[in-house]
Amino acid sequence: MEENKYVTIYDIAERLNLATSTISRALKDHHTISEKTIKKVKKTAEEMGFVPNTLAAGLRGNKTKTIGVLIPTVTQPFLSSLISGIEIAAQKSGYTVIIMQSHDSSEEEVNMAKSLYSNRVSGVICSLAMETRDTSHFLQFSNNNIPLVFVDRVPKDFNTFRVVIDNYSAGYKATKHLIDQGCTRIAHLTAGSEFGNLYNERKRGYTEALRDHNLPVDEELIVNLKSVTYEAGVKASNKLFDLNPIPDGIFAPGDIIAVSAVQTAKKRGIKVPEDVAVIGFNNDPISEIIDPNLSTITHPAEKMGKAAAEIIIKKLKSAKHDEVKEITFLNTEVLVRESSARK
Amino acid sequence: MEENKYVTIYDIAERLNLATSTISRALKDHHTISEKTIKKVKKTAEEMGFVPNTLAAGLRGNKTKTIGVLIPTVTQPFLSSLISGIEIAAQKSGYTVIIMQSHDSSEEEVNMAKSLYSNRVSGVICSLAMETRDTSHFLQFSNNNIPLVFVDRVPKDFNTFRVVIDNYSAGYKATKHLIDQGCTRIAHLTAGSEFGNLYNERKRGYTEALRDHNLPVDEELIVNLKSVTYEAGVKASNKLFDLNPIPDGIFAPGDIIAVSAVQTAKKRGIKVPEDVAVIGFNNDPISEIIDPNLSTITHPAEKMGKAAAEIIIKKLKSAKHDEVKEITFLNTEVLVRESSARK
DNA sequence: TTGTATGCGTTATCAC
DNA sequence: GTGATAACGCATACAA
Repeated sequence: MEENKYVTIYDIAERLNLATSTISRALKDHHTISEKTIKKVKKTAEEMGFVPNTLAAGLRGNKTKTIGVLIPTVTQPFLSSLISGIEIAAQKSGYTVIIMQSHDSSEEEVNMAKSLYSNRVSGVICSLAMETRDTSHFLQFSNNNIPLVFVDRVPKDFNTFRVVIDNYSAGYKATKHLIDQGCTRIAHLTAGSEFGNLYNERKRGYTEALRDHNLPVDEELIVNLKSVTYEAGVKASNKLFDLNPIPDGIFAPGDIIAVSAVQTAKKRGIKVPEDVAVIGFNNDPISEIIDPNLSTITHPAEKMGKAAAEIIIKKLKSAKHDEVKEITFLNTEVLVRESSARK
Repeated sequence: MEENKYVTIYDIAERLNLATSTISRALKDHHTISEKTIKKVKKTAEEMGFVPNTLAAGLRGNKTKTIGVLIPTVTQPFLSSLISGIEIAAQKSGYTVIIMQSHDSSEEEVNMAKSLYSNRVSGVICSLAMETRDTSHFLQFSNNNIPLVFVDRVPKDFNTFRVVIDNYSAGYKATKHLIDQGCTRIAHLTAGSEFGNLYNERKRGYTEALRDHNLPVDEELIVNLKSVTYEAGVKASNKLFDLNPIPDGIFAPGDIIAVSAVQTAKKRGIKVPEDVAVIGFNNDPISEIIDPNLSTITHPAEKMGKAAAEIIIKKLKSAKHDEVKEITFLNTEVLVRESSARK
């Protein structure tokens, strides 16, 4: 390894008395270069500690083999698993992933999007910040034919790829499961009603399931959370357990919230699942650990990440300027564990 | 926003009948450019939808304002919090963060390091893969004067910056806390004894604390985990609870492991903290949620990330080629919660 | 099969 | 205050 100096193809060319173009081609196994030369070049490159300069290559070719990921935070199990999936798929095709966090702020999201564009990423995967309404900062990508995929928290009206689950049917399934367990007074914790079509869809599934099974939709059993945190969950759960009679089932749109309901119930001497059956959402690691184990809806984070990355890579390969922007729906399943198993 | 074409400073220059050099300088508030021109240029740039090309700038100036982060995985609370800290500090100084995961594989770590180098990152922050012994793939950074900071899982013998906690004294404190609670038969779960000086240090703190308080170091109370997973923790805990008498205290070097001990105890009818007091490590979110709440040692992930990023930024600013590579120690604290509170 | 020449977008140097 | 020009490292069109 040379000291203090980047080795370039020019250095290799000089050493071997070849043209830089030959070096460049040899390093990429170009078919017009002889086996012998290729071997020789690669060997010397290795010896001299040559590492290609991606900046130069990207500038020249106007493509970077980089996928930009723009998400609210990496500290949520769902999102870190999403990254994991993206990364695995990207790596398989030789793509680099660059991750930026919006911290659920629209303003930061705008800046980060600009930064990704500035870095000339080849494609973008995004899960929207909670407060984002205006999505015009994503036009710079679609206008320039940079593949853009929204995942999970997607905008309503933006013509691009989406990878999502069917939140409506997931909410329906969760609720139906509780009904199947014999629950008749099922509560629902929900969040972000104004924007998040995501939570709204789960709620719609909940109400439809009740209706389909001739159960009343009781507004006092639907509690809106200010934020999706453990503390907010405790507060909301206490509200439910203050009712008389208390609900005999709870569908929470996230595992953290569901866990808060379970713990709050336990603290108040309410038995789970005997007195109240609980089902969460996401299948976060914690759902398997708490006691009783939490029933939940699977949310295939890693698969979604993989799918999103593959869409981008495929799009980049075909290079066609087609206008078909499909929506990819991934499956969810009811995972029955102790917290809702009554029979 | 223009369609399908990156706007360059050349386009702006043409539109305004100015030289590209003037545009470039105006956009950076260069003092030799008149206020009027600066304003005009910025306005037109905005109008035309100009976004600087970081690749070109990086190539030209041979610096990218990008910090590369190389960690085992993003799906661990400690590491995702670390990233969060890095990102916040980086963003404040206009740096971009690019994250790569080694998945605890040395081979991938070597590749990713090369990729970071290839991307001409300005600095690197790394927490080593579990299996990494040979660290020569990091020489490319130090040899080329690219600031390199190791965090948490650091190599023994590499002359560069380190940001760590004092694992020895943390282990000592945890053990002493259990002793203070009246425990006399304290078990320790540990891991990766061959390499990880990190776990070894915690263990050393454990044994020293016992010795200092005239308690015997009983080898049957020290169980080595194959991996730091919940399942491995359950297995090890069962081994401990099969002993007669069982230990009256357990110090686990991670919260997941500690939680597995607590849950296993509960399942066997052993009371926590009455029969056995448990203390973990890291202060992961789960430690506050399980019942009983888990006592733990704080591990200031976000602060560590912030510190690491700041070291790099500072180093980059000074540009001096000094040889002082300090080690930054961050504080840890005993967080007493229910799982170890006996009095 | 290999070489020559050029340009990607920016910035620094030097000139005016 | 502003302009012309070269250079960063690589990849490609074209020539040989």
